[in-house]
Order: sequence, then structure tokens, then C-alpha cells
Amino acid sequence: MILSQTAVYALRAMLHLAERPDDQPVPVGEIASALDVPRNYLSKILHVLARRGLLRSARGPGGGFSLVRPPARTTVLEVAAHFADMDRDRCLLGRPECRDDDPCPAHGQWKDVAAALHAFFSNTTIADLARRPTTTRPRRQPEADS
Amino acid sequence: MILSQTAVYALRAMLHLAERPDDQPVPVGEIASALDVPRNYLSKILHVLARRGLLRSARGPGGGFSLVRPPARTTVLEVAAHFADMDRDRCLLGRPECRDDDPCPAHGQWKDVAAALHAFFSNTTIADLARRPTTTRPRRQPEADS
DNA sequence: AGGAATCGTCATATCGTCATGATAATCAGA
DNA sequence: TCTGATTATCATGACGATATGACGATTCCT
Repeated sequence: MILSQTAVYALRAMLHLAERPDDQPVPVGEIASALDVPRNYLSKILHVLARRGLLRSARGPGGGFSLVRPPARTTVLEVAAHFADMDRDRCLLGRPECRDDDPCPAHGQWKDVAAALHAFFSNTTIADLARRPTTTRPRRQPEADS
Repeated sequence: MILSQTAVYALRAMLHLAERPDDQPVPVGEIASALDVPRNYLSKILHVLARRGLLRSARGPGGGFSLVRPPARTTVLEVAAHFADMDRDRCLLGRPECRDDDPCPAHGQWKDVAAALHAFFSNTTIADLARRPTTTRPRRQPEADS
């Protein structure tokens, strides 16, 4: 897998929250069972996202986690970067320093691919993923405004 | 890192062999110290590549490892696939089955990026990496046919 | 035959990721 | 103020990736 398991859990949880109609806090237990993810483990992950300002947490009855920003304003990169190494300039062959003026053998060919990868992660938002039909199937009817 | 440490060691070892002028076997110890990689660990990695038919191994004095195919006929994918998950169709969100007709939320956007990534790994050969100046420097002369 | 070089293989140690369970801290509401 | 719901935090364990050390097996050379 390109992303760590932990990063995937984080993304799917953000996605779950984005698909909720309102901004009411959602308890960990509900998210965990909806995603079929270990509850206590997910708790720690959401706590990290809360500390980084992506989620708001509320304790006590009626508490839970909710999005701070609208889904269209949070990128996949911002979520996953806390749980995986997303450095665009990471050398393919593991060299600590690998720049244009001191390249590893793979540098020239790898650079463009790495840039495309990074562009995907930093341009795709949670809202993009939540916009469900992402396939080549015939279009669904546009959703009605409520 | 995109590739596992082990896969990087394997690639760098192949690269080292490709850059040798002749086809004489090179002992593990020499490769290990040239690459600054744990000797016994590298030994196990090279053994895997030998079992998969990418390297030839010879024991005894004068022995070591040597390439079976010319570097231009071995792709990065063939080397790394034994040490890392290189599945092109691996779902970004970790779903076991993620196809066009049963997509995960990220499927549509991710597919193209994954394909580009896979194309890089399967089109880039050891020789491409060994052709040293991979930067934006002026081109070298094309290699003469032999 | 014997010694040295080298790969082949096993047992084990270390570390980070993934995961579980227990308990403390906090908060809403009666 | 009490109770229950919920997050926050800690201790621990399973597991795979990474790494080390020892020794056996094979081959060359004298």
C-alpha cells in the first residue's frame, strides 16, 4: 500500500464525517463501527487530527469529533502527512540529500513522477473523494440542493 | 519512502553490478562496503534475486554475484517487486477489491496516478539508472551499437 | 588432501507499525 | 452533586521489516 494503514483510517474517517449532513459531533464508536476499524486505535488517530487542527473534539454526552474546515478546504495530503512520509523530494533510492545539483542515479527520471504523485495528494480534497461516483459509469442525476 | 529499504538495497546492488565494466562475479563483501549496507543482510537480498533468475551466484574463490541479463533488459519493477508491494491496482484506501465497477471513493482520481507510477517502474531499466547524468545537463552521445 | 574464499542458511536481536485493554479526565444533564 | 457518556492517555502485546552473528556447504588453488 502506498499509504500506511493508519493514514487510510484517517482518510476514511474524514470522509465519513464529510458525508454527514450536519456538523454535529460524531462519537468515535460510531465512526469505528461504520468503517470497521478498531475503536481505540481510531480514537488515537482522530486525537492526532484534532491536535493538528483538522478536527474539533468534544467530550461528554453529545460529544465526539467534527470537521473544523469544510471538506473542500482539506486536502488528502494534509490528512495523510501526519501518518506517512509524504515528502515530495524524498529520494527514490533513499539518499538523505538528493537535489538537482547532486542527484542520485534515478533522480532525473523519478522527479516528474514524484511531482505528479505529490500534485495528486495536494490537489485532491476530502470533498473530491466524498463526491461519490468517481467511475466511468453514466452520470447520476445532479444532487438536489436542500 | 515509496520503496522499502530492502527494495532500495536490491536496486542499488543491481546498479552497482551494472556499472562494472566486465561480467566477473563480485563478492557480497565488496558490494556491501561500496554501498555501505549490512553485509549479511545484503547477502540474503542478493540470494533472493539469484533465485528469481536476475543474478547468477558462484561460490568459492573468485566467486560472487553477476548479472544474468544485460541491464537494459531488467526493469526496476522486476527487481523491486520481490521486496515491496508493487501492485498497480492496489486500492488507495486499502479495499481488498476495488474495480471500475465497484469503486472506492478515490478510485476514479487515483487510477491514472497509479498507472503512471506503475508505468515508471515497468519502463525504467537498470541501464536507464546506470546512465549516470540523469539531471537536466546536456545530453550524452547516444551509445554505439555493439 | 587441505586451506582459504565465498555463498547459503539459521537463530536471534531490534525497532516501528498496528492493535487491544484499562483507566483517568472531562462534560452534559438530571 | 451525582451519573453516564465520551475523549485522553498509558501500558502492553503481536507482527513484520530490518539487522547481526554464527556456522555449514561449496568451490578454487596449491
